[in-house]
Amino acid sequence: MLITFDAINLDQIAYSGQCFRWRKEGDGGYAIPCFGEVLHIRQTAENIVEADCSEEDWHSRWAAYFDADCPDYAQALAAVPESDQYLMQAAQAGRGIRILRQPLWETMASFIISQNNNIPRITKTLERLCEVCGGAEAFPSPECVGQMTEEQLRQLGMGYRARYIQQAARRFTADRADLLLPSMDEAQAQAYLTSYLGVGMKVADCIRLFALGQHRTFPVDTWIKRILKEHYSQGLPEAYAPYGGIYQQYMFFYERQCAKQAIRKRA
DNA sequence: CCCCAGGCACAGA
DNA sequence: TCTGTGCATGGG
Repeated sequence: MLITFDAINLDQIAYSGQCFRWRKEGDGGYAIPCFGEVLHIRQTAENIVEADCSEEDWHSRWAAYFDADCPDYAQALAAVPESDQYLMQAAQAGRGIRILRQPLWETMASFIISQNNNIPRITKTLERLCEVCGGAEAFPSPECVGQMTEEQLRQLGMGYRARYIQQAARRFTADRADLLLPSMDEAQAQAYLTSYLGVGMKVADCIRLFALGQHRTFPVDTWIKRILKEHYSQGLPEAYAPYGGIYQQYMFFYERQCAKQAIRKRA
């Protein structure tokens, strides 16, 4: 079926560092494993995508995943002030990004692994975890991961994060965190998440943004730190707070895209 | 050999 | 509250 958004660009989302298991396909589309199935989806025109699922399936599962019909994006774009040329350009470059609403445990595990790590290696480590425990397509449950030994996890290339993952899996299961977290407010979720070993502010923010849909959240990583120093030495304007997560994604995408182009230029 | 990667825990001031 | 430092592992 065809779905029209006010703004969507699959390539931009795939490059935005939210999701580590999208697979690029031969037709230029993507295979997205989630909810125990695999959605095949491709861009057919600007802001239009075609997905190989029923309309019922789209509305019951995938619409929420893609944050469809959320008014925040249009409002966020409209709220960019003329005076901020950097954000204006970043938003223009990445305006097709959606903030995905991804499964909690997968997001938590992915971003624990992401710390002090690079995206290709994060992807590889998660792939191996899925092969060993989840059965290739499905992301392994916290019950399954919690039963693995630290040494087994370490052998997947997690390094010192193996202990974080194992302990997080056990506690996530014991706490029924997938039921608790969605009913928490932002401050509660932040306090709860950062009480996990291996989850600091940045990882907690990514979980809140990419799994709980808390669009005000503004995760600060090494890229964003550079951007803040370079373009916002006085701090981010207060007015940006309601759309912090969306602006953060625009900036992250834009900065990485510029870096990539700079490398290509040298070659 | 170096530095860096979507940081964090921990120690010490 | 705020520094600094070690950390597993792979890529450039």
